[in-house]
Amino acid sequence: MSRIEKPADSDPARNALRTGKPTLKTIAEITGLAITTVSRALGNAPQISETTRRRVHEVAAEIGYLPDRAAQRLKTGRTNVVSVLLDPHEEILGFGTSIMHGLARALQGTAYHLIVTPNFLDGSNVDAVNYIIRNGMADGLIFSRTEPFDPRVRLLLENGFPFVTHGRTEFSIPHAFVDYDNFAFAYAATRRLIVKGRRKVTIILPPRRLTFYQHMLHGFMTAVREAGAAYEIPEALDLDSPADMIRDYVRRRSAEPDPPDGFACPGEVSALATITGMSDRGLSLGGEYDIVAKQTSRLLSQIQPKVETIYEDLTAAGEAMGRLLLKRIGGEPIEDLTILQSPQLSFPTP
Amino acid sequence: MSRIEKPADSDPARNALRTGKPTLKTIAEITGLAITTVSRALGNAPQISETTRRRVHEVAAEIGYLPDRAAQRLKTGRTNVVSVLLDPHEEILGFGTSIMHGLARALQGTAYHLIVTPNFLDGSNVDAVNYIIRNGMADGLIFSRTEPFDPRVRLLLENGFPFVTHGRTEFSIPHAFVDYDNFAFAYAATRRLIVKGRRKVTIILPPRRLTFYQHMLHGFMTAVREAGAAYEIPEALDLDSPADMIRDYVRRRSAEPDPPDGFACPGEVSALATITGMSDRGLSLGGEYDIVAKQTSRLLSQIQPKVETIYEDLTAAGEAMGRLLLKRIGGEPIEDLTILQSPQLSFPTP
DNA sequence: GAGCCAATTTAAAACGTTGTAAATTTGCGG
DNA sequence: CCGCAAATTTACAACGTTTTAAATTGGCTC
Repeated sequence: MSRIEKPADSDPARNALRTGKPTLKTIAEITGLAITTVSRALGNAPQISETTRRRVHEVAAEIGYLPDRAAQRLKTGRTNVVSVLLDPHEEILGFGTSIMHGLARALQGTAYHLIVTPNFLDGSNVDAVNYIIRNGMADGLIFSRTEPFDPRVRLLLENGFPFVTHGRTEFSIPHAFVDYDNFAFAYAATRRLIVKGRRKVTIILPPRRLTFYQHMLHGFMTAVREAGAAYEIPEALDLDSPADMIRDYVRRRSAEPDPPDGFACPGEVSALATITGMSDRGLSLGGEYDIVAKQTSRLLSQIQPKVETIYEDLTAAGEAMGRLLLKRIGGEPIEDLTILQSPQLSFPTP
Repeated sequence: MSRIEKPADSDPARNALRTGKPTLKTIAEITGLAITTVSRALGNAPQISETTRRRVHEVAAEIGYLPDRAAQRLKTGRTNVVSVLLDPHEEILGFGTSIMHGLARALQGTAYHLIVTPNFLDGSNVDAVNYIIRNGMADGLIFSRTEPFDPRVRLLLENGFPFVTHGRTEFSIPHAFVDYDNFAFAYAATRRLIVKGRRKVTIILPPRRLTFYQHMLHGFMTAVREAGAAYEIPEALDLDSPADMIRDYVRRRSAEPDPPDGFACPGEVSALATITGMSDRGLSLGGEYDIVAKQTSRLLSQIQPKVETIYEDLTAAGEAMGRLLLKRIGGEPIEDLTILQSPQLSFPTP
């Protein structure tokens, strides 16, 4: 344990300062230990004596050592990276923001970095997934807007690559997911409109290919049937339609016979577009018609307090997804790696 | 060039398939060349014969070789990564989206990956910059919302780290930037309101600490003074204020004596909030008051076509920033690495 | 103090790539 | 067919880390 025979000359330390990059070697030279030992000590390996463990940690902290991620990655094959696949559609109005907020929180304090892979690259989302798998760009993947037989999910399952989706699928093999109970949302929203005495309700549904289209439709229809209420469902329109298309549709429809006067809007943009379309006809929110909207940011209720909203806490979803993914990467079995969020009545307190 | 003596047994290829990861070694074994040669050939080094160069490329393509980024990074010290620092404030309503779209386009076809470092991590943006520099997490950095003496810029300049900002600073040392001519925007917007015959104009300014606060103020004041128009500037409010605060302010102010009837809104959220605040008082856009807004997405004009808008093409800005950064990383001098975008009258065609 | 086990430390190899320097082949004049 | 330069290919050593297997130390018993 004598650390005097090696003069521990100040070269390494000074050197580390000059090149700005202390490595295990630097610490080894300073402490007079072997590189292996230093590595072990920092990794809190069991066979290292408490004294050296402490000393190594001290020195490491002192010279500001940070492990070289490239080297770790090369050696271990693990990237310590979690990647989020962002779909253009979910980026508007801060979907990405909230989810990523939660993810960042879940990854806080772990060795994992969060990397956003924007989907714009070129082709479909599947290409991006393929690229990430084959290039070993990440240890785990997170994405949303699943389809019942989502090709990304299939690809990941086939390759045994850890992932968590936001949204369910209908594969027989289970996988980790976090989802919002859109059935419950649609049911509650429609119910509220009916209870308010609205004559005829309608809903703007997600694109048909997405899994939650069915959930949403089912919730809406259940509420409608229970109450024996009148309803209609716009065919040429979905949640991804541009705002002007939604606005124009609402405006046009409201001038035709027997228009709906209760709108379930599972998105803030669609709610705003609906308001504008109706007010173009001189119809006023809360007067001639009502809206119950799903709200994922504070924006809508801030601007238009008269819109009734039901919250989806995307930050919580992100945090949950992050935690599930870490477990999944750690090799935990899929069971219990699924979460269904219930709709919330008030804005989540951060 | 005979490639028969080494039986080129199918082991390496099969092996590569099994582990899923062809390396230089795999190609070397298949072609019977040395690893170094393969590396050279793929790098299109001059001293490689055309025949082997071609052959190596063929094989590489065939087995789907992709260089291991971790190894490259470890060896060369270059990460081939460009990082975007996202500030929470710019993420709402797709700022991040548009800029990243442009960035992705600029990086298309290069070896560079785009990585988004969300700022939520914990502390200030400066910490994130520091972390990236010290950890060598990227070869270049992009961020926005600069202050006149932005600490991030100072840090990066001190370390000679390549970066491009969205927004200018007042440092004496020049640096690469892309900025929007906010003076021109504010001037034009105010001018339009005055020309429309508005009695009293106002503007919602950015937070004081940001560089473009001055530009914006200056443009507004220039138009006001030229025309000798009446004006006012809300003190307790800025572009980052929550929408309800802006809405409430507008509503309150419009009930007091001598309220403004021309609003320059350098942001879409502030424009929406203003509309709501005014319509709560029964005042109608284009009638009792007008708005000229800065528009960075298609959302606002889709929902409210009556708002006059002046466009800022953030996608183009992103693309420009990407290109500048690549040049900067390549060691080009700063001169000519600055771009000032002019306001645009119509939505940019993609 | 020899012998032995456990505790602790170490040397050496490897991950996949690139840079340096040296080796091999080729072409060509004599 | 030798010699010699140019053209082409090669071996070897890194980059910083972890892993495997081996070496060293210390503490004990006899």
